[in-house]
Amino acid sequence: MVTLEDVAKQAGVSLATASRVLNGSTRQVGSALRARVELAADELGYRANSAAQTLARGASNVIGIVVHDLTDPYFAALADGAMRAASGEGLLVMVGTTHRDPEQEIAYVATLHAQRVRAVLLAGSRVADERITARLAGELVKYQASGGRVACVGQDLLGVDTVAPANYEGAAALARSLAGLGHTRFAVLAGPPHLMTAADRCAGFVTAIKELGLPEPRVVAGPFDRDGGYAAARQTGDATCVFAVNDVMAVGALAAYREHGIRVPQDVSVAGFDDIATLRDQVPALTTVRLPLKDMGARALELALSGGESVVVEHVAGEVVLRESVADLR
Amino acid sequence: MVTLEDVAKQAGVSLATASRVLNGSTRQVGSALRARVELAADELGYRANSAAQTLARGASNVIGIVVHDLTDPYFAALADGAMRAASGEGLLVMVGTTHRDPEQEIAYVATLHAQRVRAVLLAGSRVADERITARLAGELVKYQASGGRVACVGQDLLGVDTVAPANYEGAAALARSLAGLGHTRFAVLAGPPHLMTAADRCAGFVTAIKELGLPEPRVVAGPFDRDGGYAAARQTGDATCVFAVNDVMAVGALAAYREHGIRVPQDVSVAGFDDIATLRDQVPALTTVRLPLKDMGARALELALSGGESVVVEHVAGEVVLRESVADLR
DNA sequence: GCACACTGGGAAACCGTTTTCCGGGAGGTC
DNA sequence: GACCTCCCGGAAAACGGTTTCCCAGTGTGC
Repeated sequence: MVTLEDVAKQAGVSLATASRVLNGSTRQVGSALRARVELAADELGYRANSAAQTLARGASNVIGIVVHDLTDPYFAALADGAMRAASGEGLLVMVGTTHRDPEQEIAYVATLHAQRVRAVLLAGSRVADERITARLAGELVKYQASGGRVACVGQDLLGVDTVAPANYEGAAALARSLAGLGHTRFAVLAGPPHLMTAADRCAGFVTAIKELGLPEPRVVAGPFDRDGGYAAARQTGDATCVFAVNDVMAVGALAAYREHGIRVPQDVSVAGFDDIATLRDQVPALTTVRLPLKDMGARALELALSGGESVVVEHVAGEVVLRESVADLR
Repeated sequence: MVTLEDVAKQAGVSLATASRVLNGSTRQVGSALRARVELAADELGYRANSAAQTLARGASNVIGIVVHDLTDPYFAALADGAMRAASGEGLLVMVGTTHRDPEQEIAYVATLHAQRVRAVLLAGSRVADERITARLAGELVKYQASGGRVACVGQDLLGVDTVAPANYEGAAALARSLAGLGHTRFAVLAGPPHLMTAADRCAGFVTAIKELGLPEPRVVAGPFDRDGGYAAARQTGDATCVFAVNDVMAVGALAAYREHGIRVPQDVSVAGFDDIATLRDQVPALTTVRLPLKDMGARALELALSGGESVVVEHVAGEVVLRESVADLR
């Protein structure tokens, strides 16, 4: 393994000079020496040891992103947005996937802390468990105490800079739009009650429906994924319109109805949430609430890096997008 | 920032002892001292500095994965498989996305080399450009010379351990299946000619069709993504069966036909390649060639880590999956 | 009772950089 | 010509750990 010392020796200069030439320094180096060093580095195939640099500089050029599941397009989009932003800043990205295990999330923060990453992005729903949240927050405090920066996409529960999608308001707006089309009997494929994202969307929807004076929707809990939507779709009773708290679940529901010969939107209308790009060619096209996921990821990174004294919480509105999966009953 | 020295001081022991207690060592430490050290570490919120450890140990516990685009489910699945395997080995993962820029890929390898990551996984199609390939290979050689391990998912062109999907053979098998259903006039949505994955699949398909004595398919080049499939689908002439070289393109083609009132599979049949999980609820269900993407990612990691003297190339077969998007003309 | 492993603790070298500090020489000013 | 700046090169001290020695103390075997 070729070190800076090898390069310096071959070029006949000191370590200091070699370092100044090869890794950006404020100090100038004479052009003759500079050329010698560059030549030597090239000949030897020198590659600076980032671990040593991180140690010496006291700061790394790596950030960490923690998501639930990369194969879920929601998180992939968030991560992609953040990664593009990071790459614009010349930062490398360490990605951790927790597969929805909160313990893993805490462990990852600890590990990223050990790595002295410059910032940590937590993307993914909080769970409604105060002890878990407290432990995660504690871990984050330790990390921040040692100079780390943190941002979160999701619920504002951790006391850090947060990009907070308007889950409640978005679902409520969707509810009003659907009611405006003449629907009166609703059901909600609600996902797991302890997942805050799922719970907020469900609550926003149900509350809005009740405020409109319509009958309270039937709420069906279940997993937050495609199969969860598929299974829950069988328990929607006589609802004319079904709201799945995310697009992936909605697609599962569509599949279930199709298999049972229930036509969408003629027999039942279906709406989702997120507006996942990969699903845009779904048939029928899915009514949903669009979130600018990539922007949110990028914004979270900016927040983390710029982080001032005060904690910033940025709310992101969702946009109701009506498509063919919902019937107009008027 | 609390260091090992702080812990040692607080516990009243030497640096050596503290190190031995907190970070796995072969040496034993008496239980009294051990307890004191652990207590001190806990009180102070000590977190070992991985950069320092990497430097001192000469080996990091990080691996690197380079993919084209995380929001493409193909790469997300590959990355996910590799990440699960990595997490099983207690390794952290740095992910880089190149967005199909070969220069970025080379730059990433250099960066990961600098990071002294334990292994690098290159996931994603090679391009048919010998100079690029040579430069990438050169970068890899440097990295390997300094002890790095490399594996690749895709074409076996880099002289490293490779998990090679049977693109050519899979497409050929698909061609024979489709011909077996009575189709005779084919078109191929071929993607970009310089992308080896696209080119191999196209060649396998076309060759198989010719070998069956059927008319040579019309080949339409274009981008490798959904919009590429959408655009190319308009130029398929009188073909009764269209093969898109990946599922995402096939979905684009389905969308194009739908918009133009062309029924699938009654008017035209469509097949893809990859069997992307997120698209399984597409209507009509997509005929495709299934690749075990997660397994392939995991296997690539294993290959990289286990890497012996000789270069291993593991071929992965694809399985033809006939679904409703293809009509049976018999 | 004595040589002898063996155990567990500490001092210090080392990993590969960055950066501070020091010094020598060139050039400018009066 | 003396003095003062710059400018640039090098020696050496960090950075935060790991690990190799070395050493004192404690059983053990005969």
